[in-house]
Amino acid sequence: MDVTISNPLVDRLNHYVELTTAERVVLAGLQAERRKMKAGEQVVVETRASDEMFVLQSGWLYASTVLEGGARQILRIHHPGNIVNVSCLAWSRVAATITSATAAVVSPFHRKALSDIFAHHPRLAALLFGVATMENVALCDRLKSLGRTDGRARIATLLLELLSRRDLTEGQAGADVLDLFLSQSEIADAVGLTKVHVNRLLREMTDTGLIQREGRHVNIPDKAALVAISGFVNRHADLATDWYPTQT
Amino acid sequence: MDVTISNPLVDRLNHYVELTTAERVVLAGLQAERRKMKAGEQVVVETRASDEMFVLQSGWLYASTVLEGGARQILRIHHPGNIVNVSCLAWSRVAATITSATAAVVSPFHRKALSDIFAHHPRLAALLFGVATMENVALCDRLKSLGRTDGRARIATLLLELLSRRDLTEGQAGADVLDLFLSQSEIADAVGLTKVHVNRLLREMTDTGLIQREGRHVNIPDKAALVAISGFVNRHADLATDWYPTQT
DNA sequence: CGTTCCTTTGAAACCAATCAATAATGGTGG
DNA sequence: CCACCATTATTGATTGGTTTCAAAGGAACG
Repeated sequence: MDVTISNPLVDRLNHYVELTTAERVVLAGLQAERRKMKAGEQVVVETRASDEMFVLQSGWLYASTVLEGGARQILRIHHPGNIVNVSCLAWSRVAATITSATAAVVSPFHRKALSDIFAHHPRLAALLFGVATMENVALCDRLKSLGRTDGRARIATLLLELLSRRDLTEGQAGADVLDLFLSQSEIADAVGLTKVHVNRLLREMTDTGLIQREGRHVNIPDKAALVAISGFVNRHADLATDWYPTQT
Repeated sequence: MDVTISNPLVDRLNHYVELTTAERVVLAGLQAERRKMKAGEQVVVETRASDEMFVLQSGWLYASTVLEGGARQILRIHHPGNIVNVSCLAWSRVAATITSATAAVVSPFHRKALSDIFAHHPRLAALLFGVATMENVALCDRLKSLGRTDGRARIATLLLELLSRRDLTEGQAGADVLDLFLSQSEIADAVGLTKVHVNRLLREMTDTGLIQREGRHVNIPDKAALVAISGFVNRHADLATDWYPTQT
């Protein structure tokens, strides 16, 4: 097996399926270019024309939309190995602004590159479909969180979601310390609360010992307690692969 | 062109791409079986094992999850031509209960049927990916609605979303009368409010002339007014198809 | 023709938003 | 290295949208 081609995207996909060398080569082809971003820069901007997608190599990005009144909703938070601006497969205009939460490196590629994958690497296409489906369900979980739970549970869900996604790409699985690269204002925009209320809830969770904070570091001494108040289920651990076509 | 094969799914996909006869045949193969359901029946139930997907032929379905406290969140509302329980492509357990809101007809098929599509009909696979992406963005719109708008706007968004999806499959585009096959309690579970509050808001919208109601029929005299308070954008009208591989 | 579900309405309690202001933090340049 | 600035975090008082609790009227169904 070819271990020379290794990067966050390959590692993540290889976690679900043993990738062939040919598949690794194709994935590497998507990541030929590299673009460095400082924290707070915008990768793509809502409503602007774009037919490019990006592989996130390092750092955190988030997708957001702004309402007329100026309020913002953060839709997703992206970790290394994620493909972002996938909505360009449906429209030639950007559906959500993508911003870097930290310094980051992205690899842009044209959506037509996927044409080749669908035509010649059906198993890889199926895998990408599977991953997209997984993120879809994760989105449904967030919908449940925003629609039917209170502030405490929403924040708990966010923390656990970030923890489980971090564990996918960085090998620190099990270590219940999270580097939270989001300001309280950004957390608020992610969970649908105000930054003031997020601050109060974080304070409360800190005071009651649910979490411990030191700057960016959030320590979660009792993950089960957070799961109890949020009903969180980890959607990213496994993936059904038995329906995939055989590799070419 | 083969007009003998026509059904909601084919019609919907053909709206975006001129399907070949071969592609129509494959899609017809997914819909060989037919299962009739009464209103209120469950197609699949959360956490149970399942590796089947369904093409919705007629009627409305909705996907929902139940929280520990008994609260329910309706995640999506499905119209004829939709493929449901797609999450079985990621796991062998059902992610969300699917219930019929009306009498309905569904065509079950095993997820392995998609294997053949990915292997031999790459353009169709790409189209399915495009549609999935579209629904993904629609989900993000709902997230924005639940996270950052008040009850009035959420209900307006729901009505406009249902109207634009209805127009996709049923040829009544433009007619601003909606058959709303959801109880106020179900609307509440969809928009993240209580049924009592939904009732008050519907009453208010009726009293101020924003909508007119007669039983199931909801008439929307001024669609622009609803768009104004909700910021709704129709995501289903068009689809980028230029990146698809050539048909086989 | 009763039962059941759905809709409607009222009053009180509550979670979260808003308004307002003060620490604390982090980065920058002199 | 420290003063300075901008951003972020924190806290209080007040307001308001929504929920909860409670109950009655309508519509649908067998």
